[in-house]
Amino acid sequence: MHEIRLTGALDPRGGWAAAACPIGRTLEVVGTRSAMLLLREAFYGTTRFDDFAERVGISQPVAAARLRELVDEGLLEREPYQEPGQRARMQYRLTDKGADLFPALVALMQWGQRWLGPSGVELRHRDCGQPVRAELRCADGHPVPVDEVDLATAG
Amino acid sequence: MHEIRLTGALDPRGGWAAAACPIGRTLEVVGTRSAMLLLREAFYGTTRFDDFAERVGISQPVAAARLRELVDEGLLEREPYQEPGQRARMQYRLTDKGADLFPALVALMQWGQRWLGPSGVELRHRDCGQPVRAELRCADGHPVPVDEVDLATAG
DNA sequence: CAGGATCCCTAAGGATACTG
DNA sequence: CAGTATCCTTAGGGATCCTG
Repeated sequence: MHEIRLTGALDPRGGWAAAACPIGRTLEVVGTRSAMLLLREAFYGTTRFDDFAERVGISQPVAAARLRELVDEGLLEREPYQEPGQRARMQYRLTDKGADLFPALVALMQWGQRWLGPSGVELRHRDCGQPVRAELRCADGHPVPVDEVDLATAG
Repeated sequence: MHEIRLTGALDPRGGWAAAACPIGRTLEVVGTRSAMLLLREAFYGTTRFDDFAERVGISQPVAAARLRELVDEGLLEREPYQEPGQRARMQYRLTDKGADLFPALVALMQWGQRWLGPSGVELRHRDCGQPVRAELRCADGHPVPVDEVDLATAG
């Protein structure tokens, strides 16, 4: 049993899900492969246009289009910067909104490691050196397995 | 500062990321909008073909193609079942591999709630009634903010 | 109910060439 | 370096009709 449980009068069956579901709306913003991978690169510290395109492995036109969308959506900010003695350049940096997607990327990463084979890299907590994992907890701090989750009306 | 830190000899800049990155490989499997939403429906307890297509809001041909891919990849299993007095039907159920994507979906859902506006539903822990969240913790149980994460070679 | 077949449209993305 | 412009291919997805 891997399903979550639906409670009360709530009934996503019938259609609210398609339009209002926050997963669907999120995927409207970052639902493409290139968008996700560009964000990954941003977490890796990449800031420059050419590096984004090369490291993600996408063409420059695609990188330009996707980066502009991410900037328009407020996940990245584009700003000029200038090192002394150099000419001005552009850099892309994660906003708070963009950085808040990190748990989702970590969750995807750890699923890939577990089910598609190890990749030779891992995330660690700087303070203690232990691996970092994305996990579900309730506000009381209890770990929550899938089958203990209810989907309920908010408020 | 929202970047993670790269340690040691590791240097994803230059190309390992594109091919070996577990995020990229994961997105090869569930990187389409329809795949993600079908999995969401599976977590909601949907099991039948027509319901998947209707609730996700995709056409039947697309639902058929995507479901078959998810079955082929081992995230769903397709099996006939029969209620007494009824004719045989097909159902799709999450495997352990599929169910293990739940933290990723929760992370996407909570990002949508926070940055794109509330949706009127939320996930709660059945035992205590508290909201459920996807968060990053190290193996010692410490919550880990983005800027305390290192990307290191595994092992 | 659970699809398959067919046709069509659009969006994602690559290749190449060019510019401030 | 940081793109834009142009052209092209492919994949995602919708609509309609049909079948066991």
